[in-house]
Amino acid sequence: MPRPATIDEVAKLAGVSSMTVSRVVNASPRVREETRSRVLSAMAELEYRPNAIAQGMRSSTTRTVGFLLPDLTNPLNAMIAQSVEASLAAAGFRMLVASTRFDIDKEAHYLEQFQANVVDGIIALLSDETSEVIARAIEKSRVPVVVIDRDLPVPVDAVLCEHEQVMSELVTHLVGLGHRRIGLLNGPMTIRPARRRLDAFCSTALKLGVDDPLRYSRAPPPTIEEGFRAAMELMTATPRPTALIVCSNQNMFGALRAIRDLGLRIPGDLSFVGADENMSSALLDPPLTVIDRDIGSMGEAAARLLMDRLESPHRRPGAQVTIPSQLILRSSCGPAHRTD
Amino acid sequence: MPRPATIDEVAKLAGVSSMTVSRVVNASPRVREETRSRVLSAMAELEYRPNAIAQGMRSSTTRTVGFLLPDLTNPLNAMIAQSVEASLAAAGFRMLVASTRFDIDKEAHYLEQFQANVVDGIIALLSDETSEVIARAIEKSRVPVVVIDRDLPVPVDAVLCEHEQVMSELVTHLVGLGHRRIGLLNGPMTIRPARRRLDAFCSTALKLGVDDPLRYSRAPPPTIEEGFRAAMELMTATPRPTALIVCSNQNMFGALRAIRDLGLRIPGDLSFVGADENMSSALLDPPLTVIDRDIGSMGEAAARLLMDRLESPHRRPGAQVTIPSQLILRSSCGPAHRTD
DNA sequence: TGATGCCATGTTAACGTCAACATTATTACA
DNA sequence: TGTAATAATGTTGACGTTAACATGGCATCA
Repeated sequence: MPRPATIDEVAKLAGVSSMTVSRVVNASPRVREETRSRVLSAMAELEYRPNAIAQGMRSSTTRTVGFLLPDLTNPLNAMIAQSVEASLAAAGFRMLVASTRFDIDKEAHYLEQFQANVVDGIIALLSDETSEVIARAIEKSRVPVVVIDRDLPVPVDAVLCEHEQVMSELVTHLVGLGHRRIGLLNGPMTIRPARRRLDAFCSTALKLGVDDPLRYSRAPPPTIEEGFRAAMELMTATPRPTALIVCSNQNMFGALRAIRDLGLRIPGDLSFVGADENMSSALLDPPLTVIDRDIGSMGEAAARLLMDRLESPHRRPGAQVTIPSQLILRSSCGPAHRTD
Repeated sequence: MPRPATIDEVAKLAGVSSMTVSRVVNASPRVREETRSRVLSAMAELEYRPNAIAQGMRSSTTRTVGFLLPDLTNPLNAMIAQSVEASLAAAGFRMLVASTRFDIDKEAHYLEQFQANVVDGIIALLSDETSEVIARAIEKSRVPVVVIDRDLPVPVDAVLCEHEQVMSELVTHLVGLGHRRIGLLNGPMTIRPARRRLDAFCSTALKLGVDDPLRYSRAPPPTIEEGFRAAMELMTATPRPTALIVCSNQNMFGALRAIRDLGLRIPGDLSFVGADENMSSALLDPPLTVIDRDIGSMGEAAARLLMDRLESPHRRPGAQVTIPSQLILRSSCGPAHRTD
């Protein structure tokens, strides 16, 4: 592991000044062809690579973006991360990943840490949008921030998902199948998607004459265990729901296990709707009806918003891009039967 | 977005030299208590954060580790990434993620790019261990490299997985159930796990009197589509296998779809073994027997190897840690029936 | 032939921090 | 009270790069 060569060593070997080497490195046209090739061979001989830290020092720039997310093992987050990385790489940026495990302190910590010339911008999947600390941190951020699917009380660029229309469509579909007792495992109410879904769920259900739509609505933390527990609770109620909508992938796996443990059949005893297409939704028996959205374009949109902002640093934050959702109908939903 | 304060501005406000501020920042004991508190309040007032680039410049260090992987959307990779990140964060390091999408050129590119004082070390999930270019790049790397589950022709620290023993156990189990035609969807032979598994698969099968064990062995690329195609091919052969082992998660989803499309029942018509526990293996109908390993400890071990090496830069590379595998028996495997 | 201007290249300094050394203040003790 | 020892703080310079300005050479043209 030899010490890396510096620009001065290259300059010396090529018999020019370091400035000329810098010009060659940065493809400036102000260099004679013959000089350029002499410099290039000196660079090759010494295996010279411009020192990224020193360049960063000069330019106060890192060509790196921080991506904050609660949990990489959630396939949804991983897919967003993947598309963010691809978009950033295409724009010549690197992606720093910080996993916060739903810990607000960690979120604040990373947000803070990233300020210190660590990244040029931040893309965040926040786990709680009601936190004062986080809002303040974003407001005071020295680098542009883009949040994904969150409403914050401060102006910030955001990629939003369409939740109301698809939920409304779904409720209409289920009511059309005869369901009147519809369970909902929503995400925590501290984040936007859950609130939006609940709004649409309630108002559509009420409009369609469903009685007390909140009766079977729960908002467990997004884990398999909590999904299991909440589904158990709902499905052992009397009378029990004839349909169940689960909005987080992790909750979904727990809920499915609970349903299996209770010996309930889908869609015979229960119509089931999952969230976000993933490899297993089409493979489970029966294939699941799901609420889906184009995850890839969420990451792309976030990266694009951030890049735009880096190019026009004086633009005020607050731009929004909305990603559509859609309902994918499969055989896990059927007509409601009497179960009480 | 105010320009961040520098150490000199803090020094001026506190009425001390920048060196004293630096001492306070770095918790040196050589500072009078009263001075320290004056400096601390100046820091607070100016919201001073030490500039990470400048610190990096001084120390030739970034406190960042690059993690190279083919694809974040593969849950296995995501889980490794998650545990790598957690271990690195605990040690005060950040994680830069580079997704290579199985493109050797990209792998080489990132490996190269990372040399330029971008990271202090690299952890890599390589997609092809036979590449000369990659081996050369790792050999010449200016920063320590740790590879996960790969054999390279150059000395490099590695976290290895145990593949032979568990495969041998599995084949023994299946033969014990009466299976003689056992299909194997292996990973590409350009990486170690696939070769190790194949070795154990063949030698154990032969030892147990299985005829021509390679007959139903395939090595498709790790995608859902290729898993589908390969499983289709195997399961429409005459006579067809009575058991199928699938070693990649992605292949597994494709294979399951093929099996469903062919109307085959598990375990009635076919005994099925999946790879790497994930949320759905226990939920599919029937729950799947799988080859499993402790993914979390793989990431931890990789981070630990790298940290060790950063602390003892003169240690020669080549350390190895092996992570055990185990067979989780569920109901997707049963006695063999005649199917021809 | 001398002035003008352009092109290729060089010199200097600065980005922010901190190690190494230098200086000054304080304390301990004869 | 003076001197040595020690603690507290300051000064300088360097890490590698490049913007801004400076220089020198050569061609063009009146």
